[in-house]
This record gives sequence, C-alpha cells and structure tokens, in this order.
Amino acid sequence: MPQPEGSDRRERALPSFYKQVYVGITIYDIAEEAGVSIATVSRVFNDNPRVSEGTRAIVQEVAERLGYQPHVSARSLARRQTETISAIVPMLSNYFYAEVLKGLQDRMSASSFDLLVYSAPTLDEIEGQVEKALHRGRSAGVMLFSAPIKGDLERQLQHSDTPVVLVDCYHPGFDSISTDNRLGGEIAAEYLLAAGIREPAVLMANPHSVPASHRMQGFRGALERKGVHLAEDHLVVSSDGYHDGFNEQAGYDGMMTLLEAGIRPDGIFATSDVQAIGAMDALRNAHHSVPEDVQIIGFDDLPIARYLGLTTLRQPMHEMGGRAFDLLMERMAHPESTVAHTVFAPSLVDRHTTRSATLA
Amino acid sequence: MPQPEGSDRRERALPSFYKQVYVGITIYDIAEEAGVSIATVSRVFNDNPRVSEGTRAIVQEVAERLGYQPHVSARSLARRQTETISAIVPMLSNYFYAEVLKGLQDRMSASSFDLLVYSAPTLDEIEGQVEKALHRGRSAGVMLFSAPIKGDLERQLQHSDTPVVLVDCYHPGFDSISTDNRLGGEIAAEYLLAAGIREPAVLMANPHSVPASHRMQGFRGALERKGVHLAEDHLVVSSDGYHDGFNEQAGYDGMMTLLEAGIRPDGIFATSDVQAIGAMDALRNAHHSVPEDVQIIGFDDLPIARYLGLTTLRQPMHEMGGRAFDLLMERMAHPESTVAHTVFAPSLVDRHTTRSATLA
DNA sequence: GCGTCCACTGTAAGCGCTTACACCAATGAT
DNA sequence: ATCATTGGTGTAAGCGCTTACAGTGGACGC
Repeated sequence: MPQPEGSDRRERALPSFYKQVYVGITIYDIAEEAGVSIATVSRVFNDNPRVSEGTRAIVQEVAERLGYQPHVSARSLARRQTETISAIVPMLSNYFYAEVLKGLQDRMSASSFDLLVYSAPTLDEIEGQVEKALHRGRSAGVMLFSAPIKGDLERQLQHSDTPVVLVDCYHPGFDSISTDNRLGGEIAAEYLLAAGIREPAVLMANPHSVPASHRMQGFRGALERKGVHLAEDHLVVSSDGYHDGFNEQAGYDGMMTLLEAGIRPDGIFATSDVQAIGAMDALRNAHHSVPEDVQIIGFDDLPIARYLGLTTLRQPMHEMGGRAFDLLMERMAHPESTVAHTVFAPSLVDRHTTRSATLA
Repeated sequence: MPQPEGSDRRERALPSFYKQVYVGITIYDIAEEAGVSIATVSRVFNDNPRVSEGTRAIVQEVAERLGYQPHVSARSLARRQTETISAIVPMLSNYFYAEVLKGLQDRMSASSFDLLVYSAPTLDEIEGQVEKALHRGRSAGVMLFSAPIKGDLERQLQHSDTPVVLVDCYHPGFDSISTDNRLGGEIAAEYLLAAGIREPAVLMANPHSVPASHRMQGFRGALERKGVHLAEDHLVVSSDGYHDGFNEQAGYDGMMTLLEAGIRPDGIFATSDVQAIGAMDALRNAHHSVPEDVQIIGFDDLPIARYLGLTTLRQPMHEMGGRAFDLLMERMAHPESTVAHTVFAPSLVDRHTTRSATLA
C-alpha cells in the first residue's frame, strides 16, 4: 500500500534482512519539529557560536523532548574522527592490566572517549589484534601493553598514523609509560642483602618478557656490585601456564624445582607478587618458614599483598593508566611533538616476608 | 595551485581544523584500479554470490595490494548495524569481572565483534554508562553486570531495542546469567555445620548488593533449617571502600569488629574470597588459628584461593562470560524469543581453612 | 536612501559504504 | 527469429551527520 507522500521519513520500510536495526530520532526530525534546517541543529550540537540564543534553546528543547542522540557512526564518518580508543592487553584477568585499565578509565571518564579492549594472550596474537585496533576508522588512539616492538609489529605501528602509547614496554619511536624494572630489581637485591641474606635465588617469569628479564637483571647486577653471585641454578625460569609465567603456579613450581634440587636459598626475589604467593605456598608445604628460614620479595604490590604481609616493589598501576591516557591525548593534539617516555620508579613496600633491614 | 582535473580523490585538501584525520584506501580506489564499479567491490567484501569468479579475484588482489580495509563507521552507517558490544562493569580490577570479561572475549574472538568496556563503580553511575552504551549506533548489544534493575534503569533498558544480557543480576524481562547465590550460602552452611561448627558468623558485603544478600540469606536459611540461629551481632555488614565491601579491607574490618566485640565464632562465611582473606589476616594478627580455632569459607574461588588453601564456593566465571556472549548472540538473532535465564550452581572447593567434613 | 557589515540560517556536497533497481549480454526455449 | 531468463555489473540513492558557501534581513553609517 503506497504511503501518503510527505510521510515521516523514519517510516520507510527497512530491508527485511537486517537482523538488528537501529532507527532513531535524527537531526531531520529535530529540524522539522523545531522549524529550522539540519545545519542549524548540527551547529547546536557542535557548540557552534553562530546560532542565536533563541534558536539554540528551541532546538535543545525539541531534542530533549524527542530524546535525540547523535548517531556515533554518522558523526565519525562525517568528522573523520572517532571517539574511541583501543587497548590491547595480554590478559584482562591479570590484576596489573585490570588496574592500569581502571586508571585509564577513571581518567577517561571526564572525556567523551570510549574504551575498546582487545586481548592478546600470546605474542603471536598481538599483530592481529593491533591490526583490528588500527583498522581504518576504528580508534583515535591505541594503547599497547607489554608487547615487544620489533619486526612486523614495529612496521605495522610505524606505518599507521594512529597515535600509539606503549604501556609496560618500550620503543624509542613511541610514547611509552613503564616502571623502572631494573631499578626494582636493584632495590630488591639491596634490601635483601641489607636484611642479611647470603644465598639469593630468583623466581623469574618467561625471559622473553622484557619486564621479567629487566627485573632479574637489575637484581643480579646489584648483587654482583656487592660481591654476591647469583648462581645459575638459583635462577629458575618459568614460562608455564598463562601469561608468561606471571602466575601463582609458576611460582609454586619454581620453588619446588629449587627445593627438589636441594637448594635452600635464604632470600628470594620473585618477578611478580603472584609468583611469590605460589612460592610461599610451596615453602609452607615444605615446612620452611618465612621470613625466618627464607625471606621473599615480590613485585607489583597487589592489594592482596598487604593482607599476606608480602614485601614487594610497588608499581603505581592506577596512575600509570591515567598517565597513559594523558600521553595519548597529548600525542593526538600534537602529532609531531617529540616522543615522551614516562618511567615510574617502583617503591619498596616493607612487610613481613622479609626481616626489616634495620634489624639485620 | 589548482589541481589538474581528474586527480585522485584522496588528494583533496581536508579541512585544516581536523586534529586527527584518517584517510585511506576506499572502495573507489579499488574500483578504479580494478576497473569495476564500487558496487562490485562492495559485493566482493560482502560475499555476495552475484560476482563472477574472475572479477572477485581481481578485486581481492587489488584490495590486498593496496591494503584496503573497510571503514568501520561507514559500514555501520550503511548497514545500520554495529559489530561492537558493550559491557558495563562495576570494577575492572575486581577479579570476578575481569575473568568473566575474559571468558566473554575468548568466545568473542571467533566472531568479528569488538568489546567496549564501561565502568560504573557506584550505583548512580550505572544509568549514565548504560545510556552511553545504548547510545544510538554504538553497540549491537549490551552486557550489564551486577546492577539492580529497577526504577529509571529498568525503564531505560525496556525502552531500548538493543539486546541486553544481565550478568550477576536478575530481572524477569531480560536474559540473564548468574550464580545461584542462595544455594552457595546453603552449601557453605551445611558444610560448616557438618564440620562441627556451633557458632557461625557472616562477613557480608553491602546488603544492597543482591549477590551478597542472597548468599547471606541462603546461609542463614540453611542454618535455621538445621536449628542453628545466626545471631544478629554475628552478622557483620560492610559497605566500605570500593565495590560495596567486596574487598580485603572490608573483611579485615568486619573480623576486627567481631573480635573487638568479644565474639568468637568458630565458623565464618565470607561473601567473597577477598573478604575471607582480609578476615584471615585479622585472625592471624589476633593469634587465632585457622581452621583450628575458626573455620572460614569464602566465595568465588579466585586463583589465589588455591595457594592460600581457602575453602570456597566456586563460580565458573570464565564460562559465565562465554555463555553471556552466546545469550546475546541468541537474542540478536531472535529478538522475540522468550527470555532465558542461565543459573550456575556454585560448587564447593574444599581446602584447608575448614576441617574436612568427613573428619568432623 | 543606499551600501556595508554582521549575525544568523539554509542549501548542498560529501564522509565511505550498502543495496534496490536498472541494464545488458548471452543463453536457451519456442 | 523472438522472447523470457539468467548471471553479472553499474547507477544512484541513501545511511545521519558536518560544514563550506551562499544567502537573507536588519542595523548602522553616511
């Protein structure tokens, strides 16, 4: 049945093959109702000063009454701009990432940006996810977590003109934000040495993880500067399970490896809190007491570390997220400005898995 | 200087006020290069069978060579469809949410959907975030976590025609996925009773949290059915800090409240693992031993619970996320089908903070 | 009374895509 | 030879918005 002419444009039949269709109030509806042109409606929503107060008020009233919302895709298309940023993280359920993301979100909430989250649990998934995030029109900026920037990935990033901020990793060509992992290792070594340990051991995550190896290197370096050697068999590496060995089981297994080899270190540096927690469980099962028999120090300062009395190196995760967002905004505003690297110093949180250095 | 006519359309000058501009290969470029029309190019990318094999191959080759990617906004606009789904979670850094989201992502990765994450740490932020997620053209579906669906929020959701799936909460009008929290409480009570406790106590999160109060109700109900009364002063409620008292500090403080009041329960049910961990710390500081003096049982089964020996009720978080995605897809495919509620039964994970019931 | 300027508003083109519809061989049936 | 039919392709309209550019009418100066 033919529609009477001049019928509301929203009443047009839509192709039936659409599963999900979003119709809604458009600027045409507002314009008609308010008796102005669509250009004027658009200007009102873009805070263009070239609209009279009266007209602005009418348009706003009508839009409010009709519940108008600008269509995001149409807006992006016309503006050649999106208001979403993408984060590519290895593992959402890892507290570090979740908390950095939280810091990011908290800072973002003041802006009108939205956050798209991609997951890349293994190294070879990164490129694919980066490609998605960099897909034309998708995101105004990309935040890439803990990824080694080299080879194809490096090229991919360099050839894109979407701003990128690196979190927990480094490349001279991109803005980045990270913790001084070497320094963290050094602090741990010095602290443990001051607390009187003689036989250090390291429980390390996958060595291809840059943070893990930097932490270990810092630790070993500081040890050596004090004349203490980290024996090869006292460095146990695990890349087990999820997320490169940054998990409890890896810590547990690593500790068991040490114990079963008859190695009895009196000071342990774990490259993450979760590894430390796993190790403590292994120690408990083997009836070794902490910190009496062996002192242990983690890395991250998870909220739970406090309730477990774990001495650790704190990373300001929430702050890192906020700062990452700032960097991205900065880069978007000034694409040509020089690359900025923000490095946070980890701070030692002294609790009960170590003997206070002052008592040593 | 005037451009020679017929210049590549991508060379047009763009308005200078754009901070970030995305230019790129469009179907026009592909069409020109391949010597076909844009319709044909579009058909190739939409797997339309009405394209000859030869043409298809040419278009694909050209697109590949030029690195063509369809523009997401343009596609959404033309198709009146998005391929992003939005999740609104109270707190990303809460393991439960992070893990459910992970499950969701893992299931999504097979599809071409993207995940937008909104954060609503307090109840009054929910509406605003839901409004953003429901914004016209933004998402194909919304996943709402742990939100009490009533009042304005209820109306908001009902008037939207975007599919919605509720996670960790319930409303008869929407698909939902949750854990049987009452049952969890009952299991905890029965287990503790069988393990010989006489004087139960509950460490409960904010009572306006539906999961928290259901867990407590289940616990209390089962107790009463066995003739054991949960004394009023043995139920300590905390809504402290972030996320409604589902945190370590709340558990710690709750336990301290009990201890300072001279109350010495021999069995404690905490409405979450993190609360149980806080409580165990308080107990340790007060030199009460677990499970000898007091048995304790948590809820969630965080990965860490295993390494702490915490007896708890396990929620299948990862699976819940995957299932939530399935529900959403189902709803998108069949908008009129009847509402589905998936309820998972929590399962008891028996560890060392309780005495095995068989020994009681 | 006329031109100038200014504040405001409208027209229309275009963002990059999808798809209805028209069209045009080539094919086969009659 | 004629007419549908069919497979492949192109044309053009439209998705909902932004914005350059072109008015329009009133205030003001002369």
